[in-house]
Amino acid sequence: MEQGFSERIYQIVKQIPAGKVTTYGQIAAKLGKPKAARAVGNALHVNPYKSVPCHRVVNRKGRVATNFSDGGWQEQKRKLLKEGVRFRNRMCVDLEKHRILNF
DNA sequence: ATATTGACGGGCA
DNA sequence: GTGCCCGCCAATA
Repeated sequence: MEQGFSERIYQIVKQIPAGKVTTYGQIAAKLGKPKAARAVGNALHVNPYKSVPCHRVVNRKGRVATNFSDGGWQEQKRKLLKEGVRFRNRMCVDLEKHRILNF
């Protein structure tokens, strides 16, 4: 099966363990295109595959998606809290604690 | 092929 | 630490 831009993103996001998070930029970098962070976010937004834990992906400031595709940012937050991810405030996760370094 | 859009990142105030 | 501007990429309202 040929791997399109979006499909590669799903493969990577699926590897994120519960309780951990990563950023759009890191996924883009893993694709070999560090400048495509934006396109990454778009791909995840358009493809709400439930098998993909897209709620574990946040932006560089640790902020959750403003227009999350399944219940809004509040829903994304709830899923993360359930996995043990700590929040620094209403919309930002504690990146320092949960960000995956070798990814 | 061109223009518009959007779950973004870096750099600077 | 946060917020704004600009640049980048892929999909297409």
